[in-house]
Amino acid sequence: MKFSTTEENYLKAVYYLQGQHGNVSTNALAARLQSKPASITDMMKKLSNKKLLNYKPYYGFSLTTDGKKVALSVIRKHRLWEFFLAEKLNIGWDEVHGIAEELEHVSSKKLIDKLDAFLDYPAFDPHGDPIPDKLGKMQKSNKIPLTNLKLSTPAKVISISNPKPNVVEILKEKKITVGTLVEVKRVFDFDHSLQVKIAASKTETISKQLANMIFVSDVDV
Amino acid sequence: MKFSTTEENYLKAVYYLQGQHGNVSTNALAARLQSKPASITDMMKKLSNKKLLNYKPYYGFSLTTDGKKVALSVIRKHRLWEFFLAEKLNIGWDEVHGIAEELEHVSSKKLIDKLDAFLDYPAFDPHGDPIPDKLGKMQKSNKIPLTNLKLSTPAKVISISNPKPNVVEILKEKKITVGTLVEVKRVFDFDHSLQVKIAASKTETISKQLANMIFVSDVDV
DNA sequence: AAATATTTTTAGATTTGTCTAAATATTTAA
DNA sequence: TTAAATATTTAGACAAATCTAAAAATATTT
Ligand SMILES: [Mn+2]
Ligand SMILES: [Mn+2]
Ligand SMILES: [Mn+2]
Ligand SMILES: [Mn+2]
Repeated sequence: MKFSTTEENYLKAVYYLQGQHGNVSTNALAARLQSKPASITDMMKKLSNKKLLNYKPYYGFSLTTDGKKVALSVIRKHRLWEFFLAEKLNIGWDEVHGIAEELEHVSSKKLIDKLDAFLDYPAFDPHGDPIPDKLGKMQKSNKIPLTNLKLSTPAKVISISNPKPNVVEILKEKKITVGTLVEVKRVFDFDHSLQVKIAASKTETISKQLANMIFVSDVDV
Repeated sequence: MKFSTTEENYLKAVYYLQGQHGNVSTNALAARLQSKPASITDMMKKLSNKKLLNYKPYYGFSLTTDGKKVALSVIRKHRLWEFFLAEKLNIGWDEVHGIAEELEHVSSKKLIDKLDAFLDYPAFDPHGDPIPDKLGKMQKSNKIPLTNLKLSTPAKVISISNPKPNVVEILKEKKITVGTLVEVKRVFDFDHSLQVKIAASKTETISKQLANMIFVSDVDV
């Protein structure tokens, strides 16, 4: 079966929102896909007819087994391409996502399996998210937001969620990028801001808001 | 400027048909794009409004300088991807075209320039067609159909035009593939069939029809 | 130079994906 | 347990790309 770019994007969005909850609402999807509730309802009916999701009007939706399979195959493509872009083409971690958003819709099954082999079957994408294999199986991610890191425990920055230009700007100023070693020294009770030692050198204060977008993993992993 | 997949495909088709003639007709384009004349007229008006082609109703169309630039950028993307697929992913010469047909519409300029560098700026795609550089410049192709090869002159097969399954079948039977050395020994006057020595071993008879689809270049090149 | 054949364009529909505004259902609060 | 607020769906419209059938223009024959 082949699906349109739009269908694939909707299924992927349902998959991500399902993660936390289990049942996804019209408004949540509209917000995520930057579209309007009416558009969501239309597409949900269509995907429901194709047996890709369970849909009970007014009570939200969830992926069927088939729908989940499609979502995972799109995520597989997305993350493999991100790995390729970062690893082979040396494109920055803050740029690969947007390009992969287009590449993920190229449909050739052979292409993606050959790419997987060429990259030597990577398990994680450049943001530390696990790459599903041919069968949709993937390892558990070990990344946590900086806000959850234990005090005085060195960790490595592995991704920045949703890196908009203004976020990139402040991180550049504080010399934090993917790969940087960090260690949380103290958390202030007043505003939950963090005192963070950066790359074994200077210490910076980081707002709770910003720390929530910085993801790290244990150094030894 | 960004263009839709459809617009890019139309511009590319005009570019190719323009090669021989210079002015392209509605019917010729419809045939090439496997669509209907009415659809062509609609799109021609649109592209003409965008100043990508010169269009005088009833008298055909040709690309403007801007239109040619777009067409060449799509061809550049197409051929670079074909090179990548064949060279890095080991996908067969008869399969790369279809996949590149999708990849060529991925829009990132940075992606394509990084890919170009990663591939070390190849000058020809796996079918022997020249790859335009950043500026649209490309070398001249030196491939000729087997029907034009001088007698008793060794040459290398560099591409098969339009490799449909039934063509691939007969070539497989005769053990001709991209890279094979061939030498035309004799051309029969009656039906213009060719006696061809294949890979310095056995000799086969090849119809004019088939020989027209096999492209070769001098061995020394 | 008509008459005929061919090519191209226009008119009107269709499909996919989207939207706004209005109607309806559900949830929350009084 | 009604009333108000919120969420969702429906109705109707629109843009992009396509098609069929009919009309109009151009090209080819007699
Ligand atoms: Mn991504
Ligand atoms: Mn996408
Ligand atoms: Mn090709
Ligand atoms: Mn194409």
